Amino acid sequence: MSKSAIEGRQRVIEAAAAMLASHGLRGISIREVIKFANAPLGSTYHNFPNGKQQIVTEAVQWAGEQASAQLQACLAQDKENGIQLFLQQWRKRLTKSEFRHGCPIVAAAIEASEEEDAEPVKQAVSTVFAHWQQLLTTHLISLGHAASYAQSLAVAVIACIEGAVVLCRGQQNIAPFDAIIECIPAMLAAKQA
Amino acid sequence: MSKSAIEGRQRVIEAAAAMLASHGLRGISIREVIKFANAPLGSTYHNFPNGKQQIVTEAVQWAGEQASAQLQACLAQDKENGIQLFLQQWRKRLTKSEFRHGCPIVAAAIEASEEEDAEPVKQAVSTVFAHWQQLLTTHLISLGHAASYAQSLAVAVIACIEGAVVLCRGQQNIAPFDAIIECIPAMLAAKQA
DNA sequence: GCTATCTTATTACAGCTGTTATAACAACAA
DNA sequence: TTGTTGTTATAACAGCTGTAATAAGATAGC
Repeated sequence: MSKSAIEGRQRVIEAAAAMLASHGLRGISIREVIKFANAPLGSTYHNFPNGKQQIVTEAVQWAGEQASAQLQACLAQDKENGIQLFLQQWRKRLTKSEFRHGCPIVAAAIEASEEEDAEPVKQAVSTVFAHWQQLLTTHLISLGHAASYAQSLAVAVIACIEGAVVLCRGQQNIAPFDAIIECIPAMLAAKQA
Repeated sequence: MSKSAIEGRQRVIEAAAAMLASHGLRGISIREVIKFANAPLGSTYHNFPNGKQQIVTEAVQWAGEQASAQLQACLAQDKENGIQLFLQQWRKRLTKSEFRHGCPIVAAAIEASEEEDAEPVKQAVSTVFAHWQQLLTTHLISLGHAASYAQSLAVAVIACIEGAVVLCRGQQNIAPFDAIIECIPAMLAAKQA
């Protein structure tokens, strides 16, 4: 496989992830993704033998890893306020895109749930969510929380963030995100269930 | 307009809301909704001159009112534990549908955001979210929270719930919902920001 | 019963979708 | 150079979509 072909393949995945975040799973077509990525349509099924399902699956995995890396960087940079750091970064991203850019994993989770031949997509979504939870749980334990409560807390924080992103998009307003930035510390302050 | 026609119109709206919750905005077609509602296809543009956009808009409004009524009933029934009551009802609904049934408003919010001619849908989504927030805010104030913090808290609780629903669907597991049921009280316990 | 209005069945359209087949092209090994 | 392989352009497919027009049917008011 030539070098430019590899780059083209990766461009398709990243384009799919970006368009997934703004248009949703069924809002994107192979033709549009390919055009956005400046990649050739003719070689789509050469690079992705399983078609759209495979493109979406790899886009979810890639976007999930990107977010994980970003979260990990925040937590490593400031152990006490790493979560707040992460929240601020997402806040900026939301406002800069004028609430057009959501979470691609959420989009895939919602739109792939009742589709046939979407098992790989659902599997990727589940894995990404699980990885985020594990990252946060570990961090919360290192902050002194009890293991079992840390697990619940991690899930609750992720739910809060994802929900707030949806609310911001729905209301075209950053207020929901500021609300969770204000309220999440109260959850984190409670040391036990 | 005949009585059966009115009933048919309403059935279409409710079918659209139900299918929106499971299949998403672009996962449903007029033909399928009509079939599910046992309504005639020929009269679709008689009942909904603006086509699919109007059906979805009215479905969002109807589903929003249903949820509002349910929330209000819970809060009225038990002032102290009304929110927990509401959470338990949603928990049951999720498990009974085996995580197929999500929130139709969230689906509309995500999938209508970058579509043309979807302003009415987006407007309906925004109104529904705002109404929920207002209901919860009023309740939290009556529980003794400061007005401004009550507002943030209301948004955070809604975000938590919506996010947890998405996580449950993504992981095919009720654990995320149990996690927020466990963690939300900590947020509510903090009387001030 | 007759008329006017409300309602619906049927058919058709044009556009987009994922996918596939075919053939032309490039790059590289012998 | 020859041949083989990796890559792509082009075109076509069958299926679905929202939408529209037409004409037939049902219903209510007189």
